[in-house]
Amino acid sequence: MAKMAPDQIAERLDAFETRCRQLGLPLTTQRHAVLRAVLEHHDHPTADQVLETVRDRVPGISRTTVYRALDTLVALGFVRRLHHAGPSARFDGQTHRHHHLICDKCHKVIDLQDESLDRLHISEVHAEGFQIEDFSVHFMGICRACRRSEPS
Amino acid sequence: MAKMAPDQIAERLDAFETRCRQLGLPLTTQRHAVLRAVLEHHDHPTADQVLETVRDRVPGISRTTVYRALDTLVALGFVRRLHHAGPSARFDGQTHRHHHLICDKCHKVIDLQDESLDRLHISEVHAEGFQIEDFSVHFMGICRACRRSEPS
DNA sequence: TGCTATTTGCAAATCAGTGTCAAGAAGGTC
DNA sequence: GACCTTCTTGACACTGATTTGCAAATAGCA
Repeated sequence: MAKMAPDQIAERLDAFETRCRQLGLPLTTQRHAVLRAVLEHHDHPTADQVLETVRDRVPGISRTTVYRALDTLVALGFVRRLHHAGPSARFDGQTHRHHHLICDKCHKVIDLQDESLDRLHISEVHAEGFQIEDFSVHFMGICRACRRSEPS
Repeated sequence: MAKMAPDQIAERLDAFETRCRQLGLPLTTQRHAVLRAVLEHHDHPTADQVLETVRDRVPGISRTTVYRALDTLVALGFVRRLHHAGPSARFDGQTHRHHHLICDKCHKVIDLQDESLDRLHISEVHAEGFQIEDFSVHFMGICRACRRSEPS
């Protein structure tokens, strides 16, 4: 998963500032720092991982604020919220598409990049009033580790 | 989204009883009622929604038991667990291949039958030791109801 | 600088799910 | 049916993740 380039991060932060002014939304140090933290992560951080990263720049920031900032960023479309198998939500500053391998035994979720899967014909899907933004393919099966340990 | 027909529900419950006897797994009232509740739901209930439904038939059943019964049913393949559809896991009694529309706002899950999606070339997927049994395509977006109420 | 609406930080509450353990069925055996 | 063993249940406490209520602080603006 490629890390975002510094100039691309700066560009996104600028876009965010512009959008805030457009909406009359106060552009706080905290919100700015939270977006930056998410963009600088190359993986999909949980809210707590974001908090940890943000604290390098804004030491006193509270967990609550990070949660609220993430909510705002998701609502504005600058960050995507991902639900994986674990108990905590994950956040993603890149909007690249990815798929999942889900183990039926241990419930582990493995991310999968596959270009051939990305070319799905969404338009053909009969979606009755549902406005489709994106999709992801979930593969169910048994992971390598579980296959080894339990060759049932 | 089609509700499961009564005779189909009965058939699945029978299959479950048979499987329990095969495995020497005690067939308890609670487990039976939990499976029934999931099958009778036309949507994709959370564990707590299942609990609520089950209580109509088994008033004293505890939350813990419902969670455990769902675990068992998932392990036996009678129920499918859906992550990625919001903060809480959702359960699905349909076991044939189908796809999902997931609302980003209200986290509702709508079943989708689409033959064209079923013809995905699994073999092309680079699955590193993962043995793929089945797949399902998840479409994320905004459902009709949420679009009406919040035309942002 | 001063005003106002919004946001922040803290603490407490809530939510989803898990762990513990004594009491209670299920499924056999006589 | 009585009995026994094993697995399950229910009550409760507990964890980690997220939300809420409210007073104090701050951004945006005149």
